[in-house]
Amino acid sequence: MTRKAEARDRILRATVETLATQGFPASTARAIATTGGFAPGVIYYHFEDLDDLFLAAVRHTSDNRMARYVERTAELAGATESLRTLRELYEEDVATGHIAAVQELVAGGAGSPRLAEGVRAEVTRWEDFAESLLSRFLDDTPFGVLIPKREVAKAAMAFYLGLEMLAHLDGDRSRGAAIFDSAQGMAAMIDTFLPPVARD
Amino acid sequence: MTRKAEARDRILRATVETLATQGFPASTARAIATTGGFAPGVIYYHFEDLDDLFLAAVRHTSDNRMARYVERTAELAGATESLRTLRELYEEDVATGHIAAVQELVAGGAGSPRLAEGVRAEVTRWEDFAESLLSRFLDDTPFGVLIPKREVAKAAMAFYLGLEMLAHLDGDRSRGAAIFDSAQGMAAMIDTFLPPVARD
Amino acid sequence: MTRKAEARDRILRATVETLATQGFPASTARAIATTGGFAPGVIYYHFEDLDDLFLAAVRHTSDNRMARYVERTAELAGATESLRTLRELYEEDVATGHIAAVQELVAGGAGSPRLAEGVRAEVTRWEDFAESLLSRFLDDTPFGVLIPKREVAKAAMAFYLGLEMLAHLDGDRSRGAAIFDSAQGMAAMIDTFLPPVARD
Amino acid sequence: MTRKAEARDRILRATVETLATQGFPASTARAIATTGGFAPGVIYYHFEDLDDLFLAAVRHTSDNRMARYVERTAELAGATESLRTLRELYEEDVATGHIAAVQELVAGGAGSPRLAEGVRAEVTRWEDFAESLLSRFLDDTPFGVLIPKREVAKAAMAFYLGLEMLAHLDGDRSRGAAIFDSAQGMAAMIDTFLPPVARD
DNA sequence: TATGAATGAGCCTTCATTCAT
DNA sequence: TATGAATGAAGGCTCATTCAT
Repeated sequence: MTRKAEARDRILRATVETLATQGFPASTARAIATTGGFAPGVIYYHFEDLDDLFLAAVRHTSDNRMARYVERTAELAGATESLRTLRELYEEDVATGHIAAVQELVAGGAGSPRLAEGVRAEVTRWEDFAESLLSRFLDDTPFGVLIPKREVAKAAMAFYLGLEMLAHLDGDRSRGAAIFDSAQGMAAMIDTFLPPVARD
Repeated sequence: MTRKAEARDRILRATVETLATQGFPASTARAIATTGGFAPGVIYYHFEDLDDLFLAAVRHTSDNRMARYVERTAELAGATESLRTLRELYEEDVATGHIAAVQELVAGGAGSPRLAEGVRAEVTRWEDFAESLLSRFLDDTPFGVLIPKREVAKAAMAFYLGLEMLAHLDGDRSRGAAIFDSAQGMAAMIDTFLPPVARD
Repeated sequence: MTRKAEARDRILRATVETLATQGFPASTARAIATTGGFAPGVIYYHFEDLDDLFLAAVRHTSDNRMARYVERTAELAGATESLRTLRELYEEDVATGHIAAVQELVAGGAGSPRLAEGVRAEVTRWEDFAESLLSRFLDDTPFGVLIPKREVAKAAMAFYLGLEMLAHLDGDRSRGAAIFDSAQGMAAMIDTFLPPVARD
Repeated sequence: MTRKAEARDRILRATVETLATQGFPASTARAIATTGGFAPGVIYYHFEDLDDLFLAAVRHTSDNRMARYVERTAELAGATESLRTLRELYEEDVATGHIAAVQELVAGGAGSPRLAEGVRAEVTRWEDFAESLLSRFLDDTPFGVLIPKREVAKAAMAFYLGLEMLAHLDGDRSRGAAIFDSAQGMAAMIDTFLPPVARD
């Protein structure tokens, strides 16, 4: 990685962290610079303006997480195991500040058309991924034709971001955990009726 | 309604509208005043500060919608009919800007502890309502004991707000409609197996 | 006193009190109204604007105090007794908020030429009074010709207001008391050399 | 002096000047910026807020003047000469706007506890200095034990600030001159009875 | 006479952004 | 490439003042 790319990366990480810990409205150039330990001016050397930076930041964190999701979901068998994996991924999302940052941009970034468009693209990418995951699990079951996979993917996305938004409001992330706990019971039931087969 | 109360009401409505159409970060005192056609100063004559105004605004719109929800859900029979009613209520939520405003406050209000607390209280109120609704439908069915009603209510809340957030990002509200459409199919199935009985 | 005059008086008293307890910058129309328990609008019914009110307020409190000073200093004999009387008058000045209010107007009112002029006139009136007092005590003594009475009167005025200013800064009025204590020693000495004679 | 320090200094000088010529209530950020020929925003780049700036300004001007006072009063002989020196120092105080600025802060700064405390500290520093000066002149004379030096120092301070307050009200500084003129006569008398000796 | 709602100007402060170094 | 000083435009809020009632 060139020195320039390193610097960009440092800024990007500081941006995600600031977004996640302080929220969109408080993610000013100064705040991000403070988080990352650099001068506010540098931002403008590497990025056009704050919109541009935020755009790059969603892509950055999305890329990282997407790679991880693809890797971890490559071989999954059965609802129980899948859910365990998803839960781990979710916990990583929380720990890295990824969802928090994305949620902040979805909510707050709506003020700038350019930013909104970029965020929308990223959201769509995740919906595609979620849909493909559903396909892998449902296409060779009777549900394959019954369930509107695109809609479910979109709903999942909405739920996921809404969850984060409320978690932020609550000041803790226990909501997510509780919900995963509840889902785990269901998963066990599913596995009873739909014994896991190798899927890839 | 006294003159003072009228003025308050006018400000409250302008606040909800501004929040819904322009988002939290853009809901400045000036913007709200422009929406309502009054001088920015009036806001401070009737409310302590913007936090106070936003707080009053969530309560105001929540009160209005809650009354309507209680009224419309008083007598419901069968999943199909219930879903139709919920859909109508949802469409009113959208049309009045209610969800949009609440969602903006949930997302953006996290910056002020006082506002956050007030919004949290309102969210809890809706979760209570959703839970009571679930009770009415599930308590005398086999699901009554299987389904963790509080968790489902919370999840529904998250989903509902997340949906609005993404709808705002998309610039249209078709997401909600599509999802209700999909759900309607399920409802029909449910009514086949669990024939509607009088519930009150 | 007519009802109108009564109302004026009430406003005037509230003004002096607000000035004394909260200072010039905090003596807004609202603050004065709150102190007096009336609506801010009334002020403008009785007075042109705040300058006009402040002007009337200095005159009002000055008139009251001047009457009292004239009365109490009418018959004075000897430095010791005189000083005791002056000290009592000073303590009244403090208790009524008179000096505090005047000092605030001298200091803060300098921003408005009209107010400055009015305050200046009032200060001059007190200098005249102080000078006349000095005359009564010194004119038939050898000091009568040595001491520049006008200058001493002006110096006394400056000292008196400066004392109040610092007392306000300190948050207590002990400075004045301490200084009177010190002066009392001197007065005793003077009376030893210049036995008191009847003066009027 | 670094660039930053230069900028700070420029702001500080503009602050003292604005305070001296326009008074505390008119010393807004804009007014100070206009005086100094810079944008209002710069102030907040170098100082936390206006309180912080005013605090720094009293210290700044006090430091400058104190250094000068110490230097000029190092070697003084006799009341006449001392008075001449004090008069020159006083005239510098007037010319530099030092007393005017301090007086404005003493009077107006009472609204902010933090500012009040800082100003109080500065006033105390000058009282200490005045007291030490009195000590040097009186300790080896019979007056040394008779005169309550701390009280006199405090009284002098009050007089000095009150003088400035009235001078500002008058719009000219002739009061001070007249009083020094009068005092000069007294000084001559003192030197007749207490021939100057070398003091250090 | 008194009230209190409303206005518009102005204040302190923050922020994105630029630019000389 | 990076720094940090500076700018100008808001933003939240307060206040003197007006005016319909």
